[in-house]
Amino acid sequence: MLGIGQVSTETGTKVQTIRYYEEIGLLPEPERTAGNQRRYSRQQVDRLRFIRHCRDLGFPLSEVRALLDLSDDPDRSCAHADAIARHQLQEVERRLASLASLRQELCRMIDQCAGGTVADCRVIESLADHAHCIADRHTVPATAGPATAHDRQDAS
Amino acid sequence: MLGIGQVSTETGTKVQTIRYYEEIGLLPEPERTAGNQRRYSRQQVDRLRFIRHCRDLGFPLSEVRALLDLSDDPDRSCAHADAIARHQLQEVERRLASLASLRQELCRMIDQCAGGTVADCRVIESLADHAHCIADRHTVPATAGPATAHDRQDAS
DNA sequence: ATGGGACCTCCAGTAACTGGAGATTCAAGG
DNA sequence: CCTTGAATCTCCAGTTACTGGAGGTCCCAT
Repeated sequence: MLGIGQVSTETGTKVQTIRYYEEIGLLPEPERTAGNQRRYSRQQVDRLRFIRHCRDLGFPLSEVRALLDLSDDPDRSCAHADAIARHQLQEVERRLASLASLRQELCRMIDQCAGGTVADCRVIESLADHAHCIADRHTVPATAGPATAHDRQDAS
Repeated sequence: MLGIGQVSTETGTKVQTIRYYEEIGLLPEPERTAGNQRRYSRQQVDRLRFIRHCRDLGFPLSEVRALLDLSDDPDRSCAHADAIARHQLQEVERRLASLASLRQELCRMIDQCAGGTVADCRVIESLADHAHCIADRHTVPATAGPATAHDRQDAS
């Protein structure tokens, strides 16, 4: 049985995050010592490792949850797990494509920067003007509603 | 002068988001009608367009703010703007590399799925075991602290 | 027995929005 | 001029996936 600190260093997960996963029901409540401290079994550590790996692969927690439910019931068909993985692969490919076009545009912007004053800086100018965009995704939809948060990615 | 709804459809930005940008000081407070409704000038719409374009390119709002400050003062050197763009490019390339390795791993997982029950599904198995990982970034740091949120990306 | 690190709970905050309630205003049709 | 319905207003709560801190308790080695 491991303390939460050990589990944290072993899985590369912050202590708070482990407690958070417990709170939202991804991890079962662990045993406690007489003094109310969490003690984790190997099995629970593995489960956490599973979650972390999924997260590293970009799965949202909702899908991690689905995968966990699946693996809790090993007699069911794995078609669903496969579908989730395929969906995630699609997502990843979508992002790859979009990032590649961003990269192009950023490169172009930087190449054109003359190093003078902001007044004639192409970086700023490029950013000010959508018309220079390469990628379709940057064009403003005329008829449809505004882009959803889903259409963009998070920068961090 | 345009109402907030026109600005919204023209820039592909939700009405609430426009108000949000105003609230956090990215957009100046617009004029109001006698009845307290916002009226935007062309200049303000352009500023919003700039912000949106930056966001589309993956710049976080903090960097958008820096860029805006820069472009508000056109006599300064553009070195800073250039640096921000280069930083963003680095980020994009980091993500590209990481996504490419995710893609590989997901493909491998899916290829190995036999279509049987969960018990012998390679998707689940792969996710359960870090040891199969291709990419270094999935290895757990033994000495260092846990990965920061920055190290991962948001799935949506 | 004691000191200091690890642990506890609870709460607030982060980014970047999004959604809704309930009230008001604008613009077009009658 | 009046009505009606869409657009807008403010305010507040919620989202995702955590992160950080305050203030207090516990465990273990010396």
